[in-house]
Amino acid sequence: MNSVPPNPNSNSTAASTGGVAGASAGAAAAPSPTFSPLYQQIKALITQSLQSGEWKPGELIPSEVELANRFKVSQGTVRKAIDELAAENLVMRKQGKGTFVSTHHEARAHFRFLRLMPDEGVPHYPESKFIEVKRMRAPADVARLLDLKSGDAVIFIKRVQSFDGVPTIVEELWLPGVTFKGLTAERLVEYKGPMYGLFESEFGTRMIRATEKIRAVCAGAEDAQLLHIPADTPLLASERVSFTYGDKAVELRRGLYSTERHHYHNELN
Amino acid sequence: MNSVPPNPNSNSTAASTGGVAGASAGAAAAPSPTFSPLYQQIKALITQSLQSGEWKPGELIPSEVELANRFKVSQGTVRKAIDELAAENLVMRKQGKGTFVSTHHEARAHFRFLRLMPDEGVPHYPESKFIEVKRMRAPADVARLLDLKSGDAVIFIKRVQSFDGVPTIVEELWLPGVTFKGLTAERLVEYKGPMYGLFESEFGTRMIRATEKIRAVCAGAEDAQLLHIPADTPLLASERVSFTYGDKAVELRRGLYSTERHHYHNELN
DNA sequence: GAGTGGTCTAGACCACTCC
DNA sequence: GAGTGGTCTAGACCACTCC
Repeated sequence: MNSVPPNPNSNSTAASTGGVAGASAGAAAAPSPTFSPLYQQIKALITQSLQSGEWKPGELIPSEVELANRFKVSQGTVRKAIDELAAENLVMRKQGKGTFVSTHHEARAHFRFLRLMPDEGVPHYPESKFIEVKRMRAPADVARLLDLKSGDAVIFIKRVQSFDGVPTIVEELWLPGVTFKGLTAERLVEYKGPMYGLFESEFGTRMIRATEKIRAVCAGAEDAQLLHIPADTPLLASERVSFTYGDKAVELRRGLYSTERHHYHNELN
Repeated sequence: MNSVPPNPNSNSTAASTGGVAGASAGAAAAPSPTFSPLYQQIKALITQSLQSGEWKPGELIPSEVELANRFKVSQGTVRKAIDELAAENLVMRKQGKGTFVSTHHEARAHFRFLRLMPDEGVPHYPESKFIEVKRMRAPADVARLLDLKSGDAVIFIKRVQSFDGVPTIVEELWLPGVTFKGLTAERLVEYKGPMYGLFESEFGTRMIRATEKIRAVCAGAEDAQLLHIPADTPLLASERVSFTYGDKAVELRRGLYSTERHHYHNELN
């Protein structure tokens, strides 16, 4: 419980002394060129526990004092580690209650990755209609973006999402077959709520960040039909790659967004 | 030098005791419903100095130790205040050198607000060609977004931006006439570098954040001509409102982006 | 060597939650 | 009242920059 687990950095004073980690305790050590502060090492250890599922999404993690005892560092050092994890949305702090593992089963998480907002009214989550779910071999471009080999097994999903009954998004997804083994159309259809919640609960894969590229395109005949709009209507085309722990790409999503009554919202800081 | 300036919060222990601010020094004070921690008050004071121009963009601000002495708080409290200012890109810390006021005259600042990236090659800043610069009365929609009254004086700018000689962006800007009094076409044309650098240096107005709404549209005849593309080509339409200190809206910018060889890039965290 | 921000500790007390 | 995260202090030492 209070031993320091395998440590990614070799210059950990906590690990090397195995005890109270005065910053100067191991002062003889060379000012290593790969210096990594103690709180970064603690952060990595906590991240490992998150990734391994020691603490599951939605659960309370040990208190700062408890973690400080476990890792033999001060509470301040644990705080600084957790500060960064909270800034990255991996955990959520609640004063008086504790620190919780973030989860996609939660209202506030639903719009972290979906930035399409209604022009009028409050945002709400769309309903999904699945058009196609199948296993296939990864085309070259998909394989490249998901860090797979061309021809590796992937799961392909096509769906339409509607707000208030108005079809607004046509989306194609590719998922690595190995990671999402056992994902079926039935499971997708019966599951209510955001897909990332399903991935998190049933496949132990939590999306933690994504990159997105956006263009303008004209609707093709098939997509226009699915969205109930004239062909050649301009649409936003988003290509999004989502990553889980360790910067591993685990989803490619290509979406077409109708911006008749919605817009893509962004904050620039 | 070491007196505490007017304070936005009434429960400042630093202000009320006028001296060493032990968190418990004024312990008799009610657990006020508008509690604001000391570091937030210090942050507000530093922000005031930034806004007033006491420290100008690009300049070094006083060291943490000096600020701690000035405000009669510990260095740790100043650090926490500056941490947040750095996270908001208002200042930049450089270890061993000090903390500098952020400026738009700087490579890294150029792409904070312009998210259009080339599909191939490294990002670089576009050249501008000004189509029109005039003073006018604010239309209702512009007035609303800039927090002006309909008919108030605004400066209108229309320009085309090109990457490697390829026209890619058509942009219309509206600026409050009062804030940007004296801005002329000549000054814009002769100024090399990003417009926000000019605004910062010549008008004392620094853009610190923006909100953006993006849609897909079809190019009209006039815009198609400016961008050397066929009419009805799909384009990204961005509407951006930029804010300076105090969340004051000081620019409305409507841009049309060709996404033939570029894409809008976003990171979702 | 002097000055800067960066890390780390130990200890005190606060606001908030739950009982 | 006990437990949690949140704030604040004072002091030590570190990495880095500039001279």
